[in-house]
Amino acid sequence: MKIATYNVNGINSRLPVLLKWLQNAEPDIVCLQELKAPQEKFPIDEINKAGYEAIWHGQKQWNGIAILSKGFEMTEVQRSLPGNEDDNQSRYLEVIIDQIVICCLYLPNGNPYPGPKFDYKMEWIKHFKKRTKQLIDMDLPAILIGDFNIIPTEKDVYKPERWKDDALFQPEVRKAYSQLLKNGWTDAIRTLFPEETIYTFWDYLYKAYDRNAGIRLDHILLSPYLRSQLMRGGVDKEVRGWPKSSDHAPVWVELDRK
Amino acid sequence: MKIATYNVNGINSRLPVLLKWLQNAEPDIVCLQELKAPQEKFPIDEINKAGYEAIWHGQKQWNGIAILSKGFEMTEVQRSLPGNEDDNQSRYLEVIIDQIVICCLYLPNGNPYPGPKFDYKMEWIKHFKKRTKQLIDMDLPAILIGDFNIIPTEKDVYKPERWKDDALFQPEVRKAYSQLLKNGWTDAIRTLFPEETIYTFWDYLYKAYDRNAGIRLDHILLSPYLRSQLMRGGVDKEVRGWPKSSDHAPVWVELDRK
DNA sequence: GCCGTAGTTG
DNA sequence: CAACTACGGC
Repeated sequence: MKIATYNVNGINSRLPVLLKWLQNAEPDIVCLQELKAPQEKFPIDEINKAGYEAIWHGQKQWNGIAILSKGFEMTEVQRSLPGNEDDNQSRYLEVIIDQIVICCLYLPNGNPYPGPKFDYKMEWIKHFKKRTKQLIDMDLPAILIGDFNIIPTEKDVYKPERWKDDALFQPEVRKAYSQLLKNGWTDAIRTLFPEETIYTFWDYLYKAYDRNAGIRLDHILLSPYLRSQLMRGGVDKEVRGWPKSSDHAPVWVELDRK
Repeated sequence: MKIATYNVNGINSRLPVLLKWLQNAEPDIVCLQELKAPQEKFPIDEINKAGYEAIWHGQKQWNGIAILSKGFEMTEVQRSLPGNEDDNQSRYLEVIIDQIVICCLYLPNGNPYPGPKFDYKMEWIKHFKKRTKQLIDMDLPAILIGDFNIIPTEKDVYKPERWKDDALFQPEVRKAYSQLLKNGWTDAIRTLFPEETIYTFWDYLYKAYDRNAGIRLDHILLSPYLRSQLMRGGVDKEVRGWPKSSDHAPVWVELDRK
């Protein structure tokens, strides 16, 4: 089973690129972030035509997440972070597919640091950690997947010193990420490629992609039960070079579900 | 030699449509109006890639004209209407190609009538007529080509009575046009098709194109010397039906230059 | 740079 | 209906 995440930066502007990538990559499950479209403007007809069912949670101008599935039945569990239901930003969607709890997230960016947006990020992380703790405690097969807006380590950024004041690279944010790993979650991509330079985001500005001036923000974390099923994974980096692409690239893993 | 005019209504928004049309129609010379782009945002690289050289006169938000040439050398003569150089609107460009003086124009719309914008239109026409008179007096091979924003006769509009109060159809404007013909200029399209209903513009609103509720605004006028060289001509009406099209269609003639 | 939003013009 | 100006967000 191939599971992917892709921050599309506008589902409707990105539709041709998304459909082309779906056809090439043939993922079974896809978690999307930054739809930037209200609920009623999600292009469900074209997604269906490509062979995917979808559950999505849109929002007028920003945020918005979706989960696509080809051939696997989906059951919606949550459309906001439990304990954070009064959050008016669409950033969390949880479904069960093939007995796996799939948590699609678009964690707040938090810039500028410091400030109220960063405080909101830390508050969101607090609720998120509570949820991930529950999933671990219940020994469920689960995946945390999406745009974490966290650069985990200095390996995951082209010039660490330039990101010292950025909300994506603050020690308390990176600590929250490393605690997830300590609690039993496995960073699938880093596990498969322990030493490689791997980025998932390149800014639109300053020809960042041409210079490979990227950062790693999009992650796939596996619960202990699923770790042994991890077969392959990667970043579809070339997609970032296509015309009219998102500033993120798709990230994927293949699990051996037997 | 095939010479065309096309009011693109935004050169950068129209680029895919323009390139597709250039490839299909293969004109040698193209006069463009309503670039709606400043000088530095003209997409010269893509135009070059399509095989055309270009001279253009951009303007920040409105107006803007260009002349493209494939395989014929161009010499710029004027980039504003002589006698009207302090006009700050980019509406006139004159070049010599293959010994023909080509006058690309985007005549002011003039709405609402009456008012200062209509006065500006009449003032512009006054300067324009002076220039056309000079060209006739000098017996030069010349073409007046572009968006005249003039509906010449009742034949050239789907419902004349609805345009009685419009600046495009005022008697004094139509008179200026008929005087050009009297002075020796030949309306190429009307000469080729004396009785047909021919439109070059259909409003974006109210499904005007589907209803063929159009008007004829884009004209190609030949000096006496060139009249005998007129072989063919037409309106590429289907282009108006393409996705993301301009509200105008391209108009073209073929001259036998021997 | 490239998304979206709203308002203005034709 | 589809250009434009702006602005906010990342």
